[in-house]
Amino acid sequence: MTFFSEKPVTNADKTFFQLRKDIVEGHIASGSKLSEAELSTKYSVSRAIVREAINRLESCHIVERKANVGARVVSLTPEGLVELYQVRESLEGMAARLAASHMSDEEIADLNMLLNEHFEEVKGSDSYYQEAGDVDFHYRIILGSKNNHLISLLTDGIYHLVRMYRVQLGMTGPRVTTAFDEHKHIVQAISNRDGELAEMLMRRHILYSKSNIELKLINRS
Amino acid sequence: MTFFSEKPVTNADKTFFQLRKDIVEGHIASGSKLSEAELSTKYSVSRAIVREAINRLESCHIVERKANVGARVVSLTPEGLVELYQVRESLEGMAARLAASHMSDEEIADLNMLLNEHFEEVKGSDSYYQEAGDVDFHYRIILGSKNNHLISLLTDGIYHLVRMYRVQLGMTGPRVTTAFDEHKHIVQAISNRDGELAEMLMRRHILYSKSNIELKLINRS
DNA sequence: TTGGTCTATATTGTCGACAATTTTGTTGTG
DNA sequence: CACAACAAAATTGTCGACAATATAGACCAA
Repeated sequence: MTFFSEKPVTNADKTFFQLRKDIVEGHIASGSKLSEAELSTKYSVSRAIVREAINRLESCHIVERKANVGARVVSLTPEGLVELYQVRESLEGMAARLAASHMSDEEIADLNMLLNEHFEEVKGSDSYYQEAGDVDFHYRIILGSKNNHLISLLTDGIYHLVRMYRVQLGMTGPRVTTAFDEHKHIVQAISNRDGELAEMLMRRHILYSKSNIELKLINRS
Repeated sequence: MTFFSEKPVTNADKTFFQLRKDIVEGHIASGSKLSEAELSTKYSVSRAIVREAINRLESCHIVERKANVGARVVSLTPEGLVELYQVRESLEGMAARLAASHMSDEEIADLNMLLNEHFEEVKGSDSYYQEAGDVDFHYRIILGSKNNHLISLLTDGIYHLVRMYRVQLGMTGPRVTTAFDEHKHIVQAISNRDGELAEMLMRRHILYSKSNIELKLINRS
């Protein structure tokens, strides 16, 4: 499920990935306290390893830690969602702009093929799309920016939080929307090497996406 | 010098702040290796503390670490500078946009006062301005966004890297530029609650700033 | 009952030692 | 001389124990 080829080499890595997965997928409730000793026995590693994992999660904004008190999983709130999507809009917009300049013709062709595949998969159905395809699309554009700092911020940080909101709000199913057309237009702008338009379209696309998930979050409460 | 009120409570905090300072200000050369044992004796703390500090610095993109090999301070390159400023342009642009909506009238008034003070200080001189004033200005707008995620990304991460480039390239002195007018126009847009314009002006302002520092970096090599 | 202080308990912060891995240097062979 | 295999040293990864801090509960006084 993880598109990003992160290979755990050390035990601390494994624990970090596992813990992040357990949190993002909701096996550890948002807002709950993370006891170092408890997790230490649960994952069969020393407390030091768990500490390192928690520290990394704090840097990702997935947990909040208070000195001498402990760490809690962040709680999912409408405000947090808005903040997250504003950052995402900003960064992915820039990514789209840069991708228009920096992606090779071949990469753009691949991206078009990806969209066509998606089109085949959902043809006849009125609903677009699987989350995986969406992530894949956005991921390619992020990589296309060729900006390592930007890539790291998005794939190491933002995206896991986005996924956390999606999964825990039950947004994994199909999303009835115009998202496919939006994707198509973004790729078109990139093909035309029109960075400014690509950025604008990407930002609008993410705004729509936010409205969509926001609606579900509010209805749920 | 640190505007951001970060109060170290634990020893790991102190070591983290100290190490970051030593790196940002160039007392530890960029690109150099960070030996845990060495730093441990230097700062009179255990290796575990140093490890935690290094881990945090890795999350800030100030050091790069390879498993089982060690950590190195990032090296300052033209490409790195460009990437950093692209991210900064994106995020601070969004901050300015949000500040136009979220800053209180009082906060905006304060911001205007700050600019006037700067104007008094540099009146008659042909050069604007001290770095501190610049940081202060940008910092207020970042806070004005009221977006905690955004604030954290900028003040915990980006800004220290920006400062690292500035300090080590000797950009602390006055910058002969139109920056003061640019600041004024940004505040004007915020006063008019024109988020779109504020974002555009901020992004342009940062682009100019990038060109300026980029020039010095290239001349130096 | 309410509020405050003190004690006991639990949790986090810190440390030094050991294990695992990488790097360095040495030796031998072609 | 070049290069491969191996041994030794140095560095990072991991662990369990102790110290410092915060939390929970008991006890007492108003």
